[in-house]
Amino acid sequence: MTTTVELLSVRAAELYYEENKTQDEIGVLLGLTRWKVGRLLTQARELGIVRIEIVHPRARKHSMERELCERFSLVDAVVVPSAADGSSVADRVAEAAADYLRALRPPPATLGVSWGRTLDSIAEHLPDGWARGVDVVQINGGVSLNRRAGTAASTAVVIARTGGGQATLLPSPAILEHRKTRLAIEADRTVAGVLERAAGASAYLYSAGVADASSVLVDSGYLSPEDVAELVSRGAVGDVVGRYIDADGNIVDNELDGRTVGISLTQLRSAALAIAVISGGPKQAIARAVVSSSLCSVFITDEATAKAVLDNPDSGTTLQERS
Amino acid sequence: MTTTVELLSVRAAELYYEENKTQDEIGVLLGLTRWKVGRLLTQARELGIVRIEIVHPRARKHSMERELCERFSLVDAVVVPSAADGSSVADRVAEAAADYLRALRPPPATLGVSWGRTLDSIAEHLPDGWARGVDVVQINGGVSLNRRAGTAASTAVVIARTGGGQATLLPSPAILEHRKTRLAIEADRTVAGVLERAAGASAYLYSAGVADASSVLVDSGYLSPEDVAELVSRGAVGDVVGRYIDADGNIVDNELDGRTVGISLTQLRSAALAIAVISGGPKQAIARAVVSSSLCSVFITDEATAKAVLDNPDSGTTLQERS
DNA sequence: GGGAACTCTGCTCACATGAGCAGTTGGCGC
DNA sequence: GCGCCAACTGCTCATGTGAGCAGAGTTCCC
Repeated sequence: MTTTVELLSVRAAELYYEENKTQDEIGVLLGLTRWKVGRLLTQARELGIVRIEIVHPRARKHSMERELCERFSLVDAVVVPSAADGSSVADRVAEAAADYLRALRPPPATLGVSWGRTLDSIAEHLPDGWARGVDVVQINGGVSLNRRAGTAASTAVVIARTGGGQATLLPSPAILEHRKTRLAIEADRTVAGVLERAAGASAYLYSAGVADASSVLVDSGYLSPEDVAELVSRGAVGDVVGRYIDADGNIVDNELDGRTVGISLTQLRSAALAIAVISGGPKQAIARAVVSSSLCSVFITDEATAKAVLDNPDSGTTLQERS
Repeated sequence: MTTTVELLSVRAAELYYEENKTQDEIGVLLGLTRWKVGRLLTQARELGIVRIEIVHPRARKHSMERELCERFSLVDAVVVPSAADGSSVADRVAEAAADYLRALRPPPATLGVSWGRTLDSIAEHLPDGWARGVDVVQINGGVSLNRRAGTAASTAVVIARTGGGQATLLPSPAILEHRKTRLAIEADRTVAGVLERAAGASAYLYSAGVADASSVLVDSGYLSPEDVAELVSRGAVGDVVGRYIDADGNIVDNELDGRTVGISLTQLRSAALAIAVISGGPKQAIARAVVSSSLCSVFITDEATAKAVLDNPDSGTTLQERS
């Protein structure tokens, strides 16, 4: 049932927010004191009778960001609202990531980046001169074998060029056939040098992939659909810098991981600033895994994904009581 | 493209409405003066970036009400928002009508009412003792032949009883087979007396019916589906107190009208207070006809119907220029 | 290049508003 | 009936806020 006070609240809210009357005028009109009216309005806002919404593609969901930060001990989080209009969510998340990078103070001296569609889109959204002297280094392999090799390289190059620095590419496949080959290539002076630079980066920026046959790692011939199916059956939810993890953030297949070139998850976890940019329906599981296993310190995503991450009741490894 | 000011507006709006910061604080944060922030916020509201909504079944759409009043020279209008939750719109409109009646000052000495599902619902929503001494009189025929005769009578009786007055029923069919019979029955002392009371009512409350085979007039056997189809082919959009009108509010069939018992549309048009309560998708055409042909001075409806009435570009017989 | 028309900016000032507080009312147990 | 607690009411006062105004900056036309 709708109570009398509720009805009064509605009436007052209408007069206040739609008719632009003062609380005083409303008081006279409804036969109440202006303080009573003020209290009714506060109540109306608290009860959700009055809903104030910010409708803009570039708006953000601060309450969710705050909750993400608290629940997962993040340094920062950015949540972009789900599209009211038709604009692509992935695009707006990339834009937000670009904004975030741009606003970093101080800007990272060296930025470690992965590659993929998301990283590409971020690069596109970085305006010329977004920073001065930001060197970029690739943190996982993928050049040459990959259909997207050109893009992978260009992503890093574009970010570096617009950021006024140099790009260092990682001249290695993402996954090798034998562990020994990986050790050998990593021992090579060129590759070793790049990996060292990568390890010393002041910030990391990466996305994550879904564990299914549509993965770029399958697409590029590093893995067969059967390999991925096997990984999934063993609990894999997706990959981060080429390494497949389960819902708890653990490496699913140590043998495979031993053949994968790039910085380790441990390095990522201990980094001062690791920015994960993950959005879109299919990526919710991997997003949850990344965030809840502390693979990132900054999480940039869309509203739906954030909701999925937050709604998971048993997530939040570092859930803290707050007063 | 999203301009810089727009972005600033969004940012300011977020801080103001979501973080509850003062304009002063926002000014410091964004490096602006507090006046600039104030202006950005005003702009954000004007541009619709900030949307303030009142979400409540009993809320009303004042801007539409105002527009209806202006466009159609109404004394008053009530527009109930389309259901956010699942509750019946028809029910909420009836509730609004009941509220309206109750709030009438002074209450009508005699209230002329039609009958039907809508009127019934209104009666149900009137609380006991909603007025003191309101006599009720039926304004159109329908007793006895009608399946709903009992309801028709009870509607009037309930309104009268709860309003602390007497009900006067119109003991006549809605439509007779011959004009002569109608004249004869109207000449009968009882019926004549009731019609006289009806003509002298201080306010009228009625709904309207759709012109199709589902009409209560067909249902009750007054008209055959073929009759209605014929009326529709001649432009009928619905009926008001048993009389079929076209989109311009004119009687469609004078012969039929001559056989219909009850107050005339002319009487309705010249009434000081004629309250039409019309809602629901199929009734949009008849609602438009009623409002645009001045059959009512008060119009109570739902948001969708109001929108349909207002969107019709060539409606508004008395459209006035306002400064 | 000069000037008029315009917008934009920061300000004063009056008004609107919420926090905090004391007095009042209305339950509720004894 | 009596007193206690809790909720509610109306108030003071400090603060937040928008209207209106004058000066600065910009655009545009001759």
